[in-house]
Amino acid sequence: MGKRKIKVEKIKDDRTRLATFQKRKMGLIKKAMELSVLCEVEVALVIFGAPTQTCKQGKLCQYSSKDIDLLLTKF
Amino acid sequence: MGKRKIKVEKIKDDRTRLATFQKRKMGLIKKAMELSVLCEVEVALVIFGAPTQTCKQGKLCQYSSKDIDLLLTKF
DNA sequence: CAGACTATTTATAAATC
DNA sequence: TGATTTATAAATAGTCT
Repeated sequence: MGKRKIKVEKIKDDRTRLATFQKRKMGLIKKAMELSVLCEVEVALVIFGAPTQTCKQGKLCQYSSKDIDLLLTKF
Repeated sequence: MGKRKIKVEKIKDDRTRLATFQKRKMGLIKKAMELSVLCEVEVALVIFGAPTQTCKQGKLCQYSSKDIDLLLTKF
């Protein structure tokens, strides 16, 4: 939904991929929060962030409508 | 982003809430998949579905870019 | 009620600052 | 090179089938 349509495949350019990751991560978290509130459901979202030169694993990002450990313990 | 703007608060009407839940749940999973592929990151999404008269807890819905247990074991 | 439809809002790819 | 803007694609609220 940007100026052009893009294929759903790995973005090769590091800079673009990082920028897209940051934007879409926020968008996804926002959507998760909205779903949780609008429909009164519990949502847990865990993202292992984009690997970089300095950080192979990438940072862990998470959002949860309730305590995530409690939520994930259920299943 | 529908025909009208809505507030981010619990949708009171059961039918509407259920319909919205189904639609947004799919949208959220799609976005999670796209983020995973586009940015080559691992994403785990767990949703405890909308409670109904017949099912208090609601169904568990989940998506993960990799084996979810493996992914969630990491943290 | 589960699927289409479509008018609008929202998210976001590129461009620009 | 990150923050902001803009043009466009995508998601979806209300409606209809």
